[in-house]
Amino acid sequence: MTETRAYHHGDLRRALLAAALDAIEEVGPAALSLRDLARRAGVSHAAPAHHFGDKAGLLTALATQGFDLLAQTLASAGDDLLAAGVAYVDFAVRHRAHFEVMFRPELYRAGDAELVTARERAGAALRSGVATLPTSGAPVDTDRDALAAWSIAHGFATLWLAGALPNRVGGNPRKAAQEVLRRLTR
Amino acid sequence: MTETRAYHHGDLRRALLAAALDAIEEVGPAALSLRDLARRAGVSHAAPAHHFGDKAGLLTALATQGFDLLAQTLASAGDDLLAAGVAYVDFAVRHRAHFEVMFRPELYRAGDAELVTARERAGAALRSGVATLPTSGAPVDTDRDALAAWSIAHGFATLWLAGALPNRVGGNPRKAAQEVLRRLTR
DNA sequence: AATCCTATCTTGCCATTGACAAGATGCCGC
DNA sequence: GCGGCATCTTGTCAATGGCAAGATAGGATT
Repeated sequence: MTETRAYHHGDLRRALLAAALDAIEEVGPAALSLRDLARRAGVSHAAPAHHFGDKAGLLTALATQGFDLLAQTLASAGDDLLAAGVAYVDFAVRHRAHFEVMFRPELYRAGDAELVTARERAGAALRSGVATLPTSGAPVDTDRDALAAWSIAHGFATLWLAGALPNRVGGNPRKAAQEVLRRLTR
Repeated sequence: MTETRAYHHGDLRRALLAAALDAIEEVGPAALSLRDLARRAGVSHAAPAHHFGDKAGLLTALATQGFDLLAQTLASAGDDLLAAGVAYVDFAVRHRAHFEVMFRPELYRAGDAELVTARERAGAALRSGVATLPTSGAPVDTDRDALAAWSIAHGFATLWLAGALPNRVGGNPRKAAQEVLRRLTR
């Protein structure tokens, strides 16, 4: 939203990030071209460098944005583990570009301060979603349980995005994810 | 093994694939440079093109090799689901370069004939490992169970490779994977 | 109002890369 | 010995990332 019409002097930074999301959905994060972004935004080929330094800088900004969005998404999904898992998969599918960058740290500056805090925020949201696991009998190892939940949601999302899943899984990721995630929670 | 010393006229193809594995472990599959591979192999910058056509061709060969290796690995892991899961994660860690390419189909020709058969072979090995799920009571949906098992193993492997796991998980992927995968099988 | 100042953006440049074309080299069968 | 073919080299071009130097403009200071 707020598609402000001013690049030439205005919010170029925002426009470039938006263009990057489009481009990544089309060709993937690796094939991203700064010059292509500049063309999409209608500015010169060196304009992006001023806002992000280099390509890694731009992807760092994108990853930070992504972790913030994920934290927000998980928080509003509530405390139910199954719902949180579905929200995680849904996030990956709906914000594919963000998600693909976030988990490819070799493409950005993983030590960047803002990024680190955003990632920790997302991590906290993730753990709080798992804290409500049904403690059915056996001694619980929350860390391992959290990791298992994260793994199954992340794995399903990744396989979905990679197009690795058989056609039979169908076109509704939320439904399919729910059926899969249920295997863990029961 | 069989580090034959003949490139200039010899098994350049094999040497290039080996060099590619090294390079990918160093800089990731996206930053792979054909010219760098040529330098590593001691040949001219255009030599790789003859064997693989282009970069996608080389990565297709690598992915095919990877799926074959995975099929072989899963087959020799036996019929136990937990063992198969651990073998899957172990494969990802030990053959990181192969694994990273295999699940990034935008980098290679996913429709290539040899690749398709290799991938199907790996898929079959995967499913046969899941077929021995403990049918404890409830009506079993094998497809969904298989998908859940694949998801949790794949997710753990992916998170491990991305360096996303907390330090506490430790340096032994097999052990950590086993503890996580157990959450699903019990 | 004139001036400086700084953020923003442009132009120009260079090394690297992927891909292609054309030519050289050497092996193998006849 | 000779032709043919696979293999490899040299040369070239467009695209890209990144750097340097310069242009432009809006705001603050005086």
